[in-house]
Amino acid sequence: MQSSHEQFRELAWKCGLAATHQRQVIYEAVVATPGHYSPESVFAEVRRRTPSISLATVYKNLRLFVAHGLLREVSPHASTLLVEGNLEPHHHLVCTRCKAVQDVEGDFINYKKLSRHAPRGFDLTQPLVEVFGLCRRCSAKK
Amino acid sequence: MQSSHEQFRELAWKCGLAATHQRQVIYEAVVATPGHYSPESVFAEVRRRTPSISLATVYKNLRLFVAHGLLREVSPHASTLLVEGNLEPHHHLVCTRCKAVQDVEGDFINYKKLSRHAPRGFDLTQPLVEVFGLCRRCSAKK
DNA sequence: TCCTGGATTATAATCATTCTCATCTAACAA
DNA sequence: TTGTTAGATGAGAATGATTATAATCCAGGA
Repeated sequence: MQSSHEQFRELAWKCGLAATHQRQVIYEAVVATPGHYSPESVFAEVRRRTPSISLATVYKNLRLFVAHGLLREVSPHASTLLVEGNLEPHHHLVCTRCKAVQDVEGDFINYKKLSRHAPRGFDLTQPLVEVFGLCRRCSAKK
Repeated sequence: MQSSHEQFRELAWKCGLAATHQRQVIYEAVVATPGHYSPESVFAEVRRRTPSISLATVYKNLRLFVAHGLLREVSPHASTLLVEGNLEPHHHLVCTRCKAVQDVEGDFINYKKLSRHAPRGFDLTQPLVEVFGLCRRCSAKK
């Protein structure tokens, strides 16, 4: 088995990106544990290993990784950036009130119907779907 | 037929909101023409009728109208607020690249399957769904 | 008409994010 | 191993959308 170090260097090389120490720890902070991470939370984590790192570097590289497909952006237009390491196709449930995002499995989209209604030219290969509702906590609060 | 003036006063009254001149013009600016509007664009429009109005008033009242169901928020977590007057149930197609939002009709969600996969307690009454993809313009650009 | 609480305004403050630019370093060639 | 250089980093300033503040104003009921 490959060390995560080597794994990252290989991925970076494939994208033509320099495999810097900072990039290494940023990447590892996200993929180490499944979940959704904000730049701030990645920054907090990464800082423990590399105290001199700058928040701007975290932002820059998270975006870079997303652009190169190493990470996925949780929601393409959330007001605050969130990334995840889970690259498998899956969708999200979003709470309208508190904006919490959780993964949802299952094949509940009828792609045939959908593409029939989509305007001409809209590219639906690998669509990401977000379903909004109220999470348990917020719907309990009423 | 009711004038839009009277219509608004009645709606405001139902919500227990004072029917001020500013609220009247803000509301009318949004519902006059179907579409998605940002606070800035509403402000620009409203200013022509009421030059003394403040941008903060526009923000506050758009949020207030959304909270009371007079308007709908286009996307619950877009980076920049967008409102629409179309209260009919419908979903949205969002371009991952340029963030443009357009309406999409059609019944392409299998609610039964969806609720089977949703976590216990997640409230899916009247879900809003956003499907992400690439709009024609952006997918042409490659 | 007068009161009162909510509404409005202008401006300051906030917050996430991006930019700037001086400095540093990974990658490659010698 | 060393030198070169394009690209990466760090610190802090800048940005832009949104929200808070506090003084003033006004809609609606007495």
